[in-house]
Amino acid sequence: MPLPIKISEETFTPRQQAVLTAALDLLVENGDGLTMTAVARRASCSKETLYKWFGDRDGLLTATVQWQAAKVRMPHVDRSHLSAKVLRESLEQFARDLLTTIVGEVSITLNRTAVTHAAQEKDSLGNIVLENGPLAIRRRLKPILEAARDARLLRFNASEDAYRTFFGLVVRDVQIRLLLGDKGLTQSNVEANIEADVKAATDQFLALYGAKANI
Amino acid sequence: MPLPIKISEETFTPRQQAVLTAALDLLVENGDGLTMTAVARRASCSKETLYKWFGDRDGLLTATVQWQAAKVRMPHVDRSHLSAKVLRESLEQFARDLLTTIVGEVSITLNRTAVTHAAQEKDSLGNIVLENGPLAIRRRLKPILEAARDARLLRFNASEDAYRTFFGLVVRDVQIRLLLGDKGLTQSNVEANIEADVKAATDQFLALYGAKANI
DNA sequence: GCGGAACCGTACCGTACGGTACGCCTGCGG
DNA sequence: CCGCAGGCGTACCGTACGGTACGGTTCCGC
Repeated sequence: MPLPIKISEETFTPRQQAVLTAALDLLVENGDGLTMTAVARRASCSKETLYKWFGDRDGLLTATVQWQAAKVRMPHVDRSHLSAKVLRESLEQFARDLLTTIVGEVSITLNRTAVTHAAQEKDSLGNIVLENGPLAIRRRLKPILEAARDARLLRFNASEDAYRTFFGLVVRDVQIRLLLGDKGLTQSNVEANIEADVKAATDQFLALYGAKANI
Repeated sequence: MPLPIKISEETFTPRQQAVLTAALDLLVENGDGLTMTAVARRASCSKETLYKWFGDRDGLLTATVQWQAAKVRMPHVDRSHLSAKVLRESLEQFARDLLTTIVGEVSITLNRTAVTHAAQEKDSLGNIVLENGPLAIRRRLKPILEAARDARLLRFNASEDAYRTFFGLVVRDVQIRLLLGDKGLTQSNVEANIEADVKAATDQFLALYGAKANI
């Protein structure tokens, strides 16, 4: 039962969304604690209903991840008015959104769930997370980078490389350390540094790819 | 039963290492397929022995991860003969080792296992992987960076920031995509580009942190 | 050769959980 | 008022798996 790529308002009824919220809460609270019985109890519905709506446990998991992942919003930038200032602000906004998302407990949970899933030869959850995370960023960022190149604000050969460098400069080792549960990297700890990290990453990216006049 | 941080030759008997090898093979082959029965069968030993040696399933998992993670070797660089050329080669070697490791199936499996574990409020495996992965790199790389700064080959304020930038430039989105099972990123696919990526990352790092004469 | 320790293989137990069946209640169209 | 669809709660089933027990075998020290 492959779910549609795009989740619209009517994909799930309000009642179903309440169930998905319960499932997500359980996931966040207690990683693998997503048992059908627990979801049913939390959502005050019967297991039979769960199976009717979502098919099986995997379907529920997929629906939960998909529904939540689609909520990640992405900044929209007007490509037609690019200037050095606008470009920098756009990059900073992307970096800020990316870091803020990655640091969030929901994102950590979803990524962990998808990684766990991927360890079982199933890549559906991983694809959903990728599609709504890194790849969504890439889709939004690449046109901007290319527009900036056209406007002589940036210099690079492949926008793919530029995007991936930006990603690396922003994320660094934060995500993997959070996923691995590094205690030296509390959420609040990272959040406090987001603004500084955003600025540093943007500066570095512009130093590498910016046309000289715009550094 | 906390295991020692450092794994020496005598930590496990050859027979025990054979068991751990079997466990690791099962992990790699089939992510969560690490059942005690499967390990016992694969290693031709009894479950009772497994419990006697490793306490419980978690102990076996921990021993497996720890034993394997400790195998990751790290380049050793002589800090006393730093030149621009030696520095560049050292950085490239670090980048190459890091990428090669990350791309390997064993590393992917270990990281996935540790992430899954971290989703259950247990951070022991995550700590082991961190300790033998990113943190090991950091321990080795930082002194080199600082020596290079002393030799006026690099410029930075905090070596921590420099290290993390290097990590980001090298790893970019490769690891998270591999962990999530991105099919657009096959192992062979990445391996073919390692040398180019190593050079690009090193160039970028030196462009950001190198003293001008050494770019 | 003998006793015991270590270990193999297997049978066994308890539990947790995915999935199903069923009885009951509620709301709604006719 | 009746019938029925949708859904709740619960009991139930089968299985997989962690963990234990036990008989049989090998090997080593004495």
